[in-house]
Amino acid sequence: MLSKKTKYAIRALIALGKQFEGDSMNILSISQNEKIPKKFLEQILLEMRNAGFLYSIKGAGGGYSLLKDPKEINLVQVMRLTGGPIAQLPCVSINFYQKCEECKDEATCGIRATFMSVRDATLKILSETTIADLIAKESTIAELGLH
Amino acid sequence: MLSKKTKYAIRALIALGKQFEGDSMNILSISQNEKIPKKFLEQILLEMRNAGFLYSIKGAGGGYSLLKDPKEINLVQVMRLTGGPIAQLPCVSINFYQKCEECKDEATCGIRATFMSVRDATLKILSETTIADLIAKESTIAELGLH
DNA sequence: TACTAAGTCTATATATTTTATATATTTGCT
DNA sequence: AGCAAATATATAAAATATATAGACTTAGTA
Repeated sequence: MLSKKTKYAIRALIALGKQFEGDSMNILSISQNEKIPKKFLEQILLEMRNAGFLYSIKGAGGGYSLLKDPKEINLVQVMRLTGGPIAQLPCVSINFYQKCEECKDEATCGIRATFMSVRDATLKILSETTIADLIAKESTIAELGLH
Repeated sequence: MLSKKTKYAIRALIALGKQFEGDSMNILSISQNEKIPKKFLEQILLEMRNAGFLYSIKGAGGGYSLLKDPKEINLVQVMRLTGGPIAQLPCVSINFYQKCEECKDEATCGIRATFMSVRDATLKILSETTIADLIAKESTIAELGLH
């Protein structure tokens, strides 16, 4: 399940991406525009700043801006940063691997093999989707957006 | 994330599937073989029974057996039964749909579109994988099981 | 220089969900 | 009758996710 934290992070990146190379935005306005609890958003932005995605200026007139080009930020990066594993099963996770306690043999575990495929398919889609893509999608006409 | 409940359910179905059309198995032996807490397993088996997957006999010598052919049970069915949504985002779930509170326009929401693709890819894999497949995989030689 | 707007940092509280247990009851074999 | 086993419902414990609090730092500006 995509956590609210990750969803908020993506929305904030979209908001900041629309201003890429323009003015910075402060937390309050992002929080109001995107309906994200301000204090929660603070934490999220801070994490993304510390991870090198954002740049911030303190003091009056300060705020956040995107450091990276929205085209260069994909959803795998965001999810790993805020949400932890992408895999649905710890024994299949690349960055958060954990052995199943009950597992008799990973090599012949069909559950594992299946969820490896799921992971790979998910990873493919998320790594191919960038913040720039999401911004572009938002500015399409609703009617054309249907499929 | 695949819950332990769902993982236990799948493991129990594999155990019962190996005995399909043979003897029934009691909760205690499944619980011990698969290292599943007995009381938790009771609940899970009961749900699957009530959903028509299993048949049970009470009293001494009783136990559970599979009603459906393992070939006819796929992982989408099991997940829906025990774990709820397959989608990673409520607004994308087929059976557990919920609108995002902050969403301005579903039609142009890129997050939604992306996780719809993820859902579809996941659904495809899980619907194509049956309990029979998992049983077959378990009886392969470990060396051959690698890819 | 004092005031204020804004980000930083760490801790804590609240809510929700997941996982596990407990207890009492029913059923049926021997 | 006595025991083995499933049924049903309630409750507890643990883990995780979400949200809030408060004290601190930084910088613009009157």
